[in-house]
Amino acid sequence: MSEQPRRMQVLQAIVEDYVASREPVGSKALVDRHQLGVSSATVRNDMAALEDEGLIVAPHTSAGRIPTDKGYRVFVDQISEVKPLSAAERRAVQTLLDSSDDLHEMMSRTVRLLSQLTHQVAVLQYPHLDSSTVRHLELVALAPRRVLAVVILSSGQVDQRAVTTEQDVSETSLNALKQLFLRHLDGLTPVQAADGLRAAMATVPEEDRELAGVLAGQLDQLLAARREDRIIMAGTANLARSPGDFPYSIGPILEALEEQVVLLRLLTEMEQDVRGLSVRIGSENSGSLAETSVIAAGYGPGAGAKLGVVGPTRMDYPGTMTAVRAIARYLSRILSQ
Amino acid sequence: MSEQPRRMQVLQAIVEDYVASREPVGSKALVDRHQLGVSSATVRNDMAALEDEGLIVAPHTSAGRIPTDKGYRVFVDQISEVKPLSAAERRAVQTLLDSSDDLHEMMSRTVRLLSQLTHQVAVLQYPHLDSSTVRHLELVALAPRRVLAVVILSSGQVDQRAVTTEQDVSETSLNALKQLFLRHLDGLTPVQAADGLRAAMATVPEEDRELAGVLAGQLDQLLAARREDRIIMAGTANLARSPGDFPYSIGPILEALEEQVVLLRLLTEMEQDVRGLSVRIGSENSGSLAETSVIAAGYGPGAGAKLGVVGPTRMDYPGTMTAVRAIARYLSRILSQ
DNA sequence: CTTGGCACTTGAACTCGACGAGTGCTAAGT
DNA sequence: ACTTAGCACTCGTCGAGTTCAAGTGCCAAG
Repeated sequence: MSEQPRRMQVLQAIVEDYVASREPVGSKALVDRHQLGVSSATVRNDMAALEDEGLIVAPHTSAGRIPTDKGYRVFVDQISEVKPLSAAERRAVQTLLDSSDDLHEMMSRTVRLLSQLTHQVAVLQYPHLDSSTVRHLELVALAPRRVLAVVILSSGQVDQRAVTTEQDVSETSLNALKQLFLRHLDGLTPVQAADGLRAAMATVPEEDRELAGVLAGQLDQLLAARREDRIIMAGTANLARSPGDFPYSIGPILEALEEQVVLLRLLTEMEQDVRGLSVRIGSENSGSLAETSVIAAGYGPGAGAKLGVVGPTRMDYPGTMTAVRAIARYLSRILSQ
Repeated sequence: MSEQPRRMQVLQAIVEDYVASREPVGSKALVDRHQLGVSSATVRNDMAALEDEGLIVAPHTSAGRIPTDKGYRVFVDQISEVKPLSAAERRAVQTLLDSSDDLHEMMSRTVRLLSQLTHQVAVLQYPHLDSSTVRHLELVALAPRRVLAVVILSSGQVDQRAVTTEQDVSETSLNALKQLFLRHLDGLTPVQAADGLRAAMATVPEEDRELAGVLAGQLDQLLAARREDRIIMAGTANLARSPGDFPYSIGPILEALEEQVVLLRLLTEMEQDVRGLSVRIGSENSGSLAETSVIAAGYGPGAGAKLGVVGPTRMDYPGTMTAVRAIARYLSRILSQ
């Protein structure tokens, strides 16, 4: 046993106690509650060293220490294996997530479950299904100058958009265009679809040119930025559970969470480690999320979409990591049928 | 000028000052800031009377008074005319809500706008469009045993559901069934559709009986409980803006808001008065919402769906009522094209 | 390198008293 | 009958002072 191991043990103990008690932890309490085979004075030396390294701080002279963001980071990086879910939790997951025919329903249950398991705010990004292809296209006249375009993808996703046209639209034109577009788009991925649309436009008869142009534009947008890039959320009430966790207000955090764009960028930025998990701690995040930690995992085909939780930096990292990873895996499995 | 009017003036002044300052208001401050033509002693007498009636209370002996829920109620009932929006606000509404092609987009913008105008949590129930009719039906085979059913309504709503079947499904059967169902459903409202489905089932050829049964069941559910009964929300961060407003935690309130069922029932229960508005104050609500006030208005065809805001009982009622009513009217107008 | 001992720091909790905002009541005025 | 001035009284807030104990850092000895 060289010097490093015990120091890490001490750090680990501090993190665990602080997460459990929310109170700065002193050297005495540490030796009482953990079997480090040394006295409090020794621990004090270690703590002084840890403080020099910037892993813990004392809020004031006569109080114990609390971990810094950097301290949590080291703690998290130390975690070598992610424990599996408990049997009871696994049962809960299976009961709640099995037998759901509807994608939205499924997603909604998943995010609620994750929030309950972790007691944190859970976020879930709709899956990127880039490998899905256009399966069907429907153009419906809602009103003389209003057309609804619906695209159905092989993944089971359905996206729609309403278009207002300059001139009245005849059922005949609409049908012709539908067949024409569909011929050029069928089986293409959303990425390829832009080319398909261009090819289709070339063959449009003169009289439908204008309508086709408008429709093609909307279809292009529809396929490019699909509704998938949405985030759903559950358990925001957990932010308010322990008022001490967010000394200022939780207002800015709620705002940031409602601002889906920000959250989306954050999730996409986060790179997963070998365990398929990514953890961002406190000040590693920018803006209003700088006092929160985010634990996320990719799921689904290519692990392109993310799910995860947002909570206070003072968080049960091992347990939360377990839950996030488990849900991500389970969801992946279900999505691949 | 009989006795009643001034007492009401005093109540009104108390509510206004308290809403503005969040501090108990005393007799002295009242005569300073409002032109009641009387002395503080007289006001004190009125206040004592108001307290006897249970409209205001003193948090402690040597503090001013604050309105009770009952006091707010009387105050709100006194409001005879709802002011229109300011010019600037009206401009903002028009800029933000015009030219939106997509229903979801529209709803989402509306709810955010309402939240910004009122500085409260805004909630918006998707419109009941019972008069809309089935416009199109699409059955797509996603996998050998997985079929996606998509229903397009004349209102532009699109609903979908995936179905897992016992046996492999052939494209031919699917096409036949689609035509068959569509023939029986086209032009029907969701309510009538149940009958249509039954009629359709009668004509299904023997070999497709089973598949048709499964599909019909799902379609029935799909049409019965459509995605419309959903609520979207914006501005939850406003709950945290003034910590004093919710002495306990805002946790339970966030929970209640996430529990869409509760919120939905509340909204449907609320009956609108002559002005098209309904106001529920504090303890008039049950459960966790007992310390909040809700202001709602119906909108859309038949004013069947509701939108509104949820905030602290200490709220700018006149202003919020103005905004809610304006948004409801504006949205109604747009929805009717 | 560990440990016991010890002086020192410092926030939390409590008490105490002065202060002041606000009331209710009474008696006089209109 | 209502309004008003005056006044005694109540209580919560604020600040100062004090005690208490947790926890530290350091030193000298093992």
